[in-house]
Amino acid sequence: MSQGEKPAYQDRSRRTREKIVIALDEALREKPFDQVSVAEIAQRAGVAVGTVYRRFENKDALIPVIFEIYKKRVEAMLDGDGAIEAEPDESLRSILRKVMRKTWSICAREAHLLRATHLYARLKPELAAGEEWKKYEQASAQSVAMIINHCAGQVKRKHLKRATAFAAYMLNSVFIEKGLYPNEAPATLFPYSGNTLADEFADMLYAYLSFPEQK
Amino acid sequence: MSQGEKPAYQDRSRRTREKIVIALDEALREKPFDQVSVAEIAQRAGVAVGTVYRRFENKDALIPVIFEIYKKRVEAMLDGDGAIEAEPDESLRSILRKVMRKTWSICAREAHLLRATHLYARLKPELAAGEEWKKYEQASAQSVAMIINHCAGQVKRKHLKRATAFAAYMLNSVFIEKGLYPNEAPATLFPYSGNTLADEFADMLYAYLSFPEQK
Amino acid sequence: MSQGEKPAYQDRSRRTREKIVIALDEALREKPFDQVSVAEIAQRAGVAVGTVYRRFENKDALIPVIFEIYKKRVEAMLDGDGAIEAEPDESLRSILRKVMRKTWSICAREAHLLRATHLYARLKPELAAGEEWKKYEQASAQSVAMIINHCAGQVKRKHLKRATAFAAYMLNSVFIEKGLYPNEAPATLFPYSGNTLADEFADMLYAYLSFPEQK
Amino acid sequence: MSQGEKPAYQDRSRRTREKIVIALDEALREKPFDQVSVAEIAQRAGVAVGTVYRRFENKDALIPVIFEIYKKRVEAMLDGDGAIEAEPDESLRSILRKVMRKTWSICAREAHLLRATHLYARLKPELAAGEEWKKYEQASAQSVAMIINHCAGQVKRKHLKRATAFAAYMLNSVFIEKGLYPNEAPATLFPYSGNTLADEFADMLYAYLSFPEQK
DNA sequence: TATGAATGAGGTTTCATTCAT
DNA sequence: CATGAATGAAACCTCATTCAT
Repeated sequence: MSQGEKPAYQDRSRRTREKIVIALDEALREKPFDQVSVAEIAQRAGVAVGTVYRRFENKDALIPVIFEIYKKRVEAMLDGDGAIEAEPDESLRSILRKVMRKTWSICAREAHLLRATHLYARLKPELAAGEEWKKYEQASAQSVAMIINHCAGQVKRKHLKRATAFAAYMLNSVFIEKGLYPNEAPATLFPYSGNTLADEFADMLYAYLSFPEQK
Repeated sequence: MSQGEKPAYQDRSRRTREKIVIALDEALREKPFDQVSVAEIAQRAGVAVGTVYRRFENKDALIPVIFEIYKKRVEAMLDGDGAIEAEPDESLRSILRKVMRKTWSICAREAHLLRATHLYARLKPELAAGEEWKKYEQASAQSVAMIINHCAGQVKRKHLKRATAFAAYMLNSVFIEKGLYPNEAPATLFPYSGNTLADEFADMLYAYLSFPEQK
Repeated sequence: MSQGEKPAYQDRSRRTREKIVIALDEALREKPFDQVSVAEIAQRAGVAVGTVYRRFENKDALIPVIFEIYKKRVEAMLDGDGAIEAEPDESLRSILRKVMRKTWSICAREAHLLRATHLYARLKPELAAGEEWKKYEQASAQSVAMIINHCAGQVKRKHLKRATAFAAYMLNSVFIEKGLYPNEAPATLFPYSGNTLADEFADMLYAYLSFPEQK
Repeated sequence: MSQGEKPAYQDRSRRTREKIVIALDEALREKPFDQVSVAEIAQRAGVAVGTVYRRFENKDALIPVIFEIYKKRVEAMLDGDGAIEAEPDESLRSILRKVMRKTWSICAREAHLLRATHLYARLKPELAAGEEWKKYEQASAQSVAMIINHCAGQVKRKHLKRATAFAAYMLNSVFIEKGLYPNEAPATLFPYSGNTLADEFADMLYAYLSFPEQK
């Protein structure tokens, strides 16, 4: 239960909440959050407007929910057969490609949810949504760290901590524009997506990490 | 004079327009465009609401203006002593660092304008604002191409066209998150900015371009 | 429920709608529809502006309502003791006088409603209001046809269909100026109204219908 | 010079006034007066908004001008070869047909001007426009009186004054709906116009006047 | 006198939120 | 708990009119 959300003790409440969440997910596939009215969410969910307000303090309290849906989806994907596993002696480049392809597929499939949280965190930074985000992204930093450790021998960067952070940042930001807003600049500058994009980015990261650094 | 804007023949009109533009610029430093009402802009500009509508067909017609201010600022910066000039035998790495540092400084200084156009192109993609954007970004693609040509000997990428496009895309997208939303994820993953960020990114690009590609 | 109106399921909604309709009716007694703001209607009805918009899509959606009030009023009048009944052997002249007097009394009593629809159909002919009007006026054409049939022997017009249409047109148009705008030209040309007007017009129609036509 | 209009001493002023009047005439062919903005009139006239206000106190002061154009047009038509002349021994019916046809042709040709004054006198009865109207319509009453006098022998009405007034009222009102709003109810009830309408109405008047009155 | 930029009251409409049922 | 009607602040926009140039 995230901030601004009200406790749901009864079973009925939980079912109602679920209906609202599904309605929100659907609506976000069609338009940005701020163009979705509470009335529309209620209608899609088949409940009354007041019911939404019984579960959520106000419209903004739905933002964390979006994030929550996203998290669940990603976890489901990673837990399933799509989990990434590296062979003991797999090359850095190969692992990077795997990870990037996976990242892209998640990003593309749940673009509407990412878009909503991404935009909203920027429109109303004062909301706590960002916090959740940050925690979650720490995880991605860690997984990058793990990859780097796993292939320690192939990594030539001197300032390892900074390189890890930078790689994590790049990993997260590079897919945002392409995945969330494929038809806007700057995404249109690179006329490929999917695996081509993922591989190209993997190659860049690979070069960055394994190229002997100059003074 | 961009779309939706009305012609200003008299001097007085131009001064009024200037006041409105300045007011808009100021307001955008504080909040996103959609949270700035026309009434507020008018008040900041010290003119009446109707006066804004005499110069601009509707509120959306102000969007291209934001972009225009940005362009002017950038051009002013590049025309000044900050122009980038590459020595004939300057190394790729060195040029990249110069360009990245310059790009960062522009991005950071006019973040509020970029933020406005960036967000609005995402909230209302149907508006033509994005078109201007794209044209403008073509320029950045070209300048990347020029750098690559200038140092053709040092570039090892096979698929040169794709590499150029990818570099241009990265150049544009990597600074967006850090420059426009420095306090949000994913920017917070990389705890440096300014020259450190620029140099790190230059290094990445350098590695990507000059690392002997594997099959 | 007419075009642009939203369904009212609850009793409370219907009561609110009634309040709005009454307020509109009242306001129209004082000024033309386009000089009545939605805010004024809401205030007179003792509801909030938004409430009006919950029942009606926009201001124009109130136009059909005016017509609806009018229809109800007329039906109420005709259903009451004021119903027109012709004796089997009543003379054409006598029937015409009865009908004209009745028509006048309706027209005069609900002048403000007729005025509103009449004016609006002329100011904004693109609105569908006129359609309702036409349907309704077909009825008056039929009733004229019935009278003529009833007194077939006394009617001397050769082109019977055209005469019926003309009589219906006259019946409808002659009362408009006198009834809706009694203080404007051309109404002021004839310094009588009420039964005197009705009788005079009945006489004219009678003469028109029963006078042996010349080639 | 009508009410609300300002004196034009200079030649230039008169030319300006003329341009405004022509512009107004043109605009009214396209839409009702209240949908024509002062700015549009000024633009069509090729003058500045302020110039219109230099000649006319306010927008409403243009109403009398419309009437004035109309009067001039009618007078021009009547003075030209279209003047109505009755033979000494011409029948009442024949004269009536001539007059009605003429009336219809005027009404139809200058419908846009009549429509404007007609509507506006009804939307803002407090304006003095109506006064001018009334004076002008007295003339039409007089011409009806003249016809009746000319054919005194054929007129059987007892209450001659009332009959004259009624005929004048009918003459004026019957053409209004058909001529000004041919596509709205009640005009649509009678599917003819032009000479057919004029003749039918002439016949009705003829019957009314010459039919031996019953007690 | 002519210009047209500037004014600002006032109109329509939206929608997050409240609250009586 | 659920409902959905009601609320009303606030946004956008228009246009008759004024007034500095």
